[in-house]
Amino acid sequence: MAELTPATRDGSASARIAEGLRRAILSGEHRPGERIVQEELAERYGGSRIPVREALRQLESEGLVRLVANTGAWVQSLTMAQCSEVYQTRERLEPLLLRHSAEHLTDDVVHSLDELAQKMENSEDIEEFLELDREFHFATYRAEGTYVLRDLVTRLWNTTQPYRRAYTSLVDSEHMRIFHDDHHMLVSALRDGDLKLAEQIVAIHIRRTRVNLERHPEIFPPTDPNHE
Amino acid sequence: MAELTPATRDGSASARIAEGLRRAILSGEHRPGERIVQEELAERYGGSRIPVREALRQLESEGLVRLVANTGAWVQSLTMAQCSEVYQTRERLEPLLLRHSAEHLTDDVVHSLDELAQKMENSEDIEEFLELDREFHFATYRAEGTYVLRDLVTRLWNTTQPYRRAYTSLVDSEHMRIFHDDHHMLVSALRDGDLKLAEQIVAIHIRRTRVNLERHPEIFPPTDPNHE
DNA sequence: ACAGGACATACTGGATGCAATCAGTCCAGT
DNA sequence: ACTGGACTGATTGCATCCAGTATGTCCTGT
Repeated sequence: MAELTPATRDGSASARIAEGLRRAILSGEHRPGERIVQEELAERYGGSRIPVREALRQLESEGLVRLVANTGAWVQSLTMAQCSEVYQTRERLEPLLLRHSAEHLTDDVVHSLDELAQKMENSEDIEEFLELDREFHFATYRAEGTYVLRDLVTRLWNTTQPYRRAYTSLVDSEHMRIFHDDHHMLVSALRDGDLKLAEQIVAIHIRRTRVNLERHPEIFPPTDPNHE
Repeated sequence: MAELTPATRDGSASARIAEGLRRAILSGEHRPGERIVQEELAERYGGSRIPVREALRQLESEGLVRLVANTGAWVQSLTMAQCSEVYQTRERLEPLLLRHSAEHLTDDVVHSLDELAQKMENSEDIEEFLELDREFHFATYRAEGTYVLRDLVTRLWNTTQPYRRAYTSLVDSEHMRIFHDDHHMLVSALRDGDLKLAEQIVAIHIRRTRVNLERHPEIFPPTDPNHE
């Protein structure tokens, strides 16, 4: 799995736990709404509850975990409205990120994008598909310079990952065809150096997914679990 | 500046400390690059270092604090490039947020916006000006529904606050005139219900500030303090 | 005088233990 | 049978203590 975390220059226990738990949530091992018990995490990662608590604070701030004082922690779950909001945000940000990044893309990278897009078409396994999709898009975002925006986009991907997973498992082949076409078109645009077009394709790609997600309210929690 | 509420039901110690430290950083009491010592915070807020550490983790995730393992914490400082990146992000997001919010704006709010814009013109104190500016824009963002996007925008404002402060202290009257005009135009557009125009004004307003910021490299740290 | 290394100090990271709080259960009263 | 309240088990929140690491200083050798 690609790097899910923004530059962890911190090899301490709390960082390790944060990374492990993040990975566990993103991989679907923990599902939205699931209770997280500090002691269990402490034991699992071989430490005390102190670093666990720090990790939970961090993941809360990243939007992956929901903390309630004196009560406990849960894997964050989004309503459809919230998920849609994140997608609308991505729709605005990722074209910007792509523009910054695309200038630095080498032919090698574009070639590997092609391969990734192809590999994705042949993928049958959902987890593999999700991973390849992520790898594909973030390969286009390998911007030089600062990383503020990429970190931000990474977080947005992370918070919506469970719903992407749920959605992926029930799209039909027709929508999947369009999905793959988007990818191939994006690679073409990047190969041609047509930045404007590439931006538009990403935006449409994200919007398309959002609209499709909104057609499947059944994958979201019935009521708003985040009162307040 | 209120809500130093007693008993603090809602505020566990770590939450209270996080809020206090955030406020202190945003108010300029702590400046970018300044060292933060856990023990001092613990004493200041009357607790042990444990909740302080949790608060620091949280603020790190919010981008206000920089943590280095086994070494310490510093108030986050941005390079000009990073700051510019945040502004470019805002330029894309705030029009979106405004669009969501504007539908719910009442005449009362629009009227108070007018007053705020006026009050800002008469403001001589920088701190007051900054506060009014923030109040003005977030009044336009008082969206109903979910809060994902507004939280995000709030964080972006927060991380760039020190540079807005530094910049404000050295703009000339001509730029200030344009700045205020933007605000009045925005109020007009909102009053007329011209959402498209309002979005454009916000985008231009943010871009204008960014460009002006980029003309003042002296307010940024000389070298990149975040060597990854 | 200067470079390199050992020491001292200060601070952070983490473990244990205790108090506080919450949720679920059982029992009494109506 | 049903509502309300106290109790209990589980879990979180925090303080204290100890270990580990980084930084600054001083000393030694050349």
